Amino acid sequence: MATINDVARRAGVSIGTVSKYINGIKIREQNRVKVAEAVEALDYHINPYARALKTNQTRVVTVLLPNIAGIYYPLIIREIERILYTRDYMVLLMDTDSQFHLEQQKIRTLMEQLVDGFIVFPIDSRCENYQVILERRIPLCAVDMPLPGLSCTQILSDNVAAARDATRTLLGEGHRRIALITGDPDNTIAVERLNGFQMACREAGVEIPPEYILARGFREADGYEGARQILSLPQRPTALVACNYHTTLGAFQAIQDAGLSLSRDMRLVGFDYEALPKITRQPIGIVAQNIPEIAAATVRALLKQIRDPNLIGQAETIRIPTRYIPSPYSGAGRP
Amino acid sequence: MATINDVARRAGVSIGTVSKYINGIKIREQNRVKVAEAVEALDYHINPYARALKTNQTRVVTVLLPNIAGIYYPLIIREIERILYTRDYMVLLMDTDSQFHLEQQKIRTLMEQLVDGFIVFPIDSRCENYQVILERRIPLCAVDMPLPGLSCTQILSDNVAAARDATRTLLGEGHRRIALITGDPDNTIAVERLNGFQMACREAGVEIPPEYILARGFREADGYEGARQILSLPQRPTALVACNYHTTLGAFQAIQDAGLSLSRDMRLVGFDYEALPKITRQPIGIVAQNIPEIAAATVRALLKQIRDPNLIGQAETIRIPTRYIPSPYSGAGRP
DNA sequence: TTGTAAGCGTTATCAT
DNA sequence: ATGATAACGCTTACAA
Repeated sequence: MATINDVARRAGVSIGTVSKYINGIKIREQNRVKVAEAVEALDYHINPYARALKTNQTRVVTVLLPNIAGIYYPLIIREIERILYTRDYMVLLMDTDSQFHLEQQKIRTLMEQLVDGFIVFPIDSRCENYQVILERRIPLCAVDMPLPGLSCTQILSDNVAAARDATRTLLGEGHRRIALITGDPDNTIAVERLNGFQMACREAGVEIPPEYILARGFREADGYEGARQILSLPQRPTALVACNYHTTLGAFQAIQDAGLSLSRDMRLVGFDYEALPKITRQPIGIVAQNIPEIAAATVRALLKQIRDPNLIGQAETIRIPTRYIPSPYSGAGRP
Repeated sequence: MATINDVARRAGVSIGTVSKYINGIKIREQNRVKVAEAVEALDYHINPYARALKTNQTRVVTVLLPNIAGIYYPLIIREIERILYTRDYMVLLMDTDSQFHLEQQKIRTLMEQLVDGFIVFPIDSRCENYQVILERRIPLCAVDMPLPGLSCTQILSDNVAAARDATRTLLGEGHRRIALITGDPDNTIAVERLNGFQMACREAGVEIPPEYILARGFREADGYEGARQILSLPQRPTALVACNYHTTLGAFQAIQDAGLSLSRDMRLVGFDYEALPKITRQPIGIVAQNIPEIAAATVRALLKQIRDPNLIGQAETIRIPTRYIPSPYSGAGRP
């Protein structure tokens, strides 16, 4: 592997000059030509490890997430990687398997000037692991899950508006008995979506009985059991909102298993699982997060911190609007 | 950030001794205690860049894949990352967006002793990009897509057996008119699966008319159009095998759109999309790849090359058996 | 077993 | 503008 020394020798200049050339600092035209030739001829590439040792800049960003096999993470990490690559950064992937301690351990591993920044998708709203990053003055963006206790850049979907608008759509279709399945009250996303739902109902003057609101959890089983319970209520709702991917899937199956028709008996609005209506050929409305925007905002915010370390640890929340995708069979399911 | 020097000073030993301690070489017990104390007290962590500069070992592995948002990649990369982490390696993720030139470019970026090895999921069967890796004597495992032209470790599902066994199942259920949708003949996976299909038919003495075999492409549209075409044949088959995730989805939709019942009119066997039967509540058989095994074999093979560079570039093909998941409503759809 | 010192490939300082 | 040289933090002979 050719080094800067080889290049300098071949070009007949000093390594200092070559270094300047590499780093875009002006050198005499006649030297520039010679160095360029040598670089080309020797197929010289900089050694990022030597550079990192000297500069403490690695051009590597770690992305930490609970489960790369989720519905949402692959899409967003794909965007993040793509954008970062255009800015000459690479992505180190760490799956935390939704385990607090594994996350803690992996952060420790990476921390010692290994990376120029962290992009984290929190497991829950605990902040200790991330606090450590900030204490070391390492750039950090937290995405997806609101962390009220953490002073850093947070890129979040506008969950309140998302749930509010979806609910408004249902109300606009004439539904008055609408149920909601969301995560437990510890989950900040779940709470925001619940708030949006209630906001829409309140502003429409529609009273939702407490048994229509299930805030138990975000897993598929929660969606399935929740929907089953709601469907067996004496006064059954005419529409159901499920507030994440897993509960949407669970609720969908419970409705099917109950033998109800999604066009006639029970309108379903879900989150995140854009392909579900298409795959199942069923009329389901979906709230989709704006993944390209989230990725772009995240990278932008992180690079800003890398450029200006004073920004590290400054609280800033960026809300990205979601998109409501009406069911392809819209109009169906009016009560 | 504490360095090896700080530790040495605090422990009252030389940096050589500290280095030995770090690298698990025996030092005098009384020094071991002192060094351990200093490491702990100073929260010392090794600087991987300094180490890499010296040793040319980075403990980073690059995973290159066509699209992290596919059905298969997130699952397998999750496993790979998990296993590599237990062996003290990190994963650098590069999405090639199925573009040959982007792949080429990203490989170049990484090559200069940046990583200890490559795990690639090829876009197609072109080998030039990977050849370059081998020329530099960098460990390489190619996964998923057979590359007949490349002499390296290849970890592949046993595609012939997979298609053969799935077809046998259909034959065993009494089907005699079975159609196949697979990728185009340039795609080595498609060809292997076609071979398995034909093998099963041949050994059962079942003649398959040429119009039952569509080898046009692996995209969803290919599955949809292919199935439509097959369904409109004068002599319609009673079963259909779709040879990857996308065509399975497409075929499923074409069958639905044709108003045919998957339990009565047309048996469907697909690949990879394990959740499809569950999500759709339809009787679909699925050939599932053994992702944990593939990941484990891949990591094992890569680490072997890292340990013994003589193995780099040696041809070795490891075949991982697939699993056939019968449709949950099995028995249905007998012709 | 330990300490010393050279060197990995850069960047950055400082004369020139 | 350029060249010589001293770090950066580590590993590894080699000497003690």
